[in-house]
Amino acid sequence: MLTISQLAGYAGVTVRAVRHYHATGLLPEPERDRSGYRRYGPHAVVELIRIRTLSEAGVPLSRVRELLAADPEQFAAAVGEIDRRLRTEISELRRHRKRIARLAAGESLALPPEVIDYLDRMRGFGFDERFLEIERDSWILIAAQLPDRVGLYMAIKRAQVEHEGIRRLYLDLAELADCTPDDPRLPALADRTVAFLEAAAAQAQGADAEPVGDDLARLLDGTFVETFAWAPRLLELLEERGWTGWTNIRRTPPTGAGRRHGALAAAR
Amino acid sequence: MLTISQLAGYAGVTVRAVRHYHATGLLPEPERDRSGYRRYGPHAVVELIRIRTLSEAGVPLSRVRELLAADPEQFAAAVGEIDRRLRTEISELRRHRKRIARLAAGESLALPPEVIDYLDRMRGFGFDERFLEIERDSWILIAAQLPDRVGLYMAIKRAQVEHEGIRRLYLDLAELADCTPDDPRLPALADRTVAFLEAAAAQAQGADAEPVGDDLARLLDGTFVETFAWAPRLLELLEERGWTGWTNIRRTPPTGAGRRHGALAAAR
DNA sequence: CTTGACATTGACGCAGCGTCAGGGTCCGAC
DNA sequence: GTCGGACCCTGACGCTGCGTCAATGTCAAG
Repeated sequence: MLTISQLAGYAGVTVRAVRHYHATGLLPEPERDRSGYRRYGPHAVVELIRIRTLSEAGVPLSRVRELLAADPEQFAAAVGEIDRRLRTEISELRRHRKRIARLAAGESLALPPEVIDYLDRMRGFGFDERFLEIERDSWILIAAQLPDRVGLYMAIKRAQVEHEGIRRLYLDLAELADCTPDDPRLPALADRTVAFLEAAAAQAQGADAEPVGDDLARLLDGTFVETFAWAPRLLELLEERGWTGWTNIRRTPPTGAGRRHGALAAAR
Repeated sequence: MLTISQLAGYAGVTVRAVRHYHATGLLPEPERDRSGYRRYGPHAVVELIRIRTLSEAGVPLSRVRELLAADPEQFAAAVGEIDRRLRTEISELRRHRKRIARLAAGESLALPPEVIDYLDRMRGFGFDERFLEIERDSWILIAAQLPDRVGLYMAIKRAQVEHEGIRRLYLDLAELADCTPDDPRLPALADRTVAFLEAAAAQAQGADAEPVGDDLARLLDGTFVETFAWAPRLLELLEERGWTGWTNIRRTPPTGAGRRHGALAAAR
């Protein structure tokens, strides 16, 4: 008869595993010899190999126990199930391979592809890396909070960036980078911003887009202001010209309750 | 800023997992708002997705922690490693699919293919299922204890079974099945057995095969005797004719110390 | 003011064994 | 004999990666 290590060795499992199977009732305890050692017959080998085969295929031991007691029909059905599971696991693993490859390539994976495209497009237009970085972070937040509106916002932003005038404005803003709040170029930029806003308002353009929530807008504006020293001054200048906010820019209340206007909204 | 459930939801993990990552130092604890709630910025999203991607690819969290702190070069190397692992895991899963398919087809998987072939060949010759069963069990034990001698033994057995005279003898023995120990056919069968033994001895055939260990032989003989009611009588008759044992059959000592003879050995 | 959906910490539970600890047993060599 | 090394035994704790209470606090809406 076989000792436990012979059995385990031949079946390709560890001795500890065999004992575990005994403890959990998966494999019946065999006879003991006079010194208390377990002694196994051939049937144990067959059973153990069945257990191992199922277990290695990812079947939980509790299920294995059921299957060992099942009739051939149930067993066949279960095997079909297991095989399906193995197939989906294989395709999952393939997906994971692709994902880690993308990770290795430096993609964050935190953004939907259209946003990646958009950022690449902006990079192509020569936007500063720091500008792109806060743009990226903003879109991560937007995508996290409003995943199903990202497509819509993205379309608006794409249109803006493809519009030469607006793109120039953005590029000029991005170029300010570290300049001080008293930079002489700021008033002119505020004028250009307002011009586009008025034009958009006249066409009721962007009116179909729900603005982002006030809290999110505040947060994004906050990052904007913290990142660029000139930002507070720009907002001041815009305020002087009758517009308030940035992400959810809109007409200042005095001139009427001022419907929110999302056209430039997602600039951050 | 994001709450923990927004973060978790967008990154595709559970809230519990995020807290676990904090507890184990994988993801830094973020600032808390005035009521003690965690508030996350965009960077946490990026990090969490990295963690998830690696973790889902089967990287242990302890390793993930190292990788998050690694420089791009080490990271790339690690990703290569991970990818290799994923590939081998995929092929493992494919192997497991094949194995459970064989299980479902009724194979025991406890025997090397040459033994399966041998048993199929015997079935083809019309051997009784009960006979095949104990034959199978015996070979399982032999394979378990002497895996590297199975090929050799198998070759001998194959030769025996392809030898028409010996095969006839075996078939006749198998046909006795449930007959009683006083069956009149037994003496003739004993004579035929001895005839082949003498012939084999004369040619020193099978002398190149090491016999199996005495304990294993005893065990196999035991199963043989327990399974067939006529077996003890047959052994008696052989004893009368100067041969003792079955698995390791050999000349009875009185006629000389009698070198063991393995020719018919593995018949059980 | 309640209600229900969130948040917090802390604790135990789970599978499937690995890995000691603290023994006993067997077998071959000396 | 008896010594060493390789087995065997039981029992217990450890590990990963969270799930799942429990007990309590907060927030937003009705």
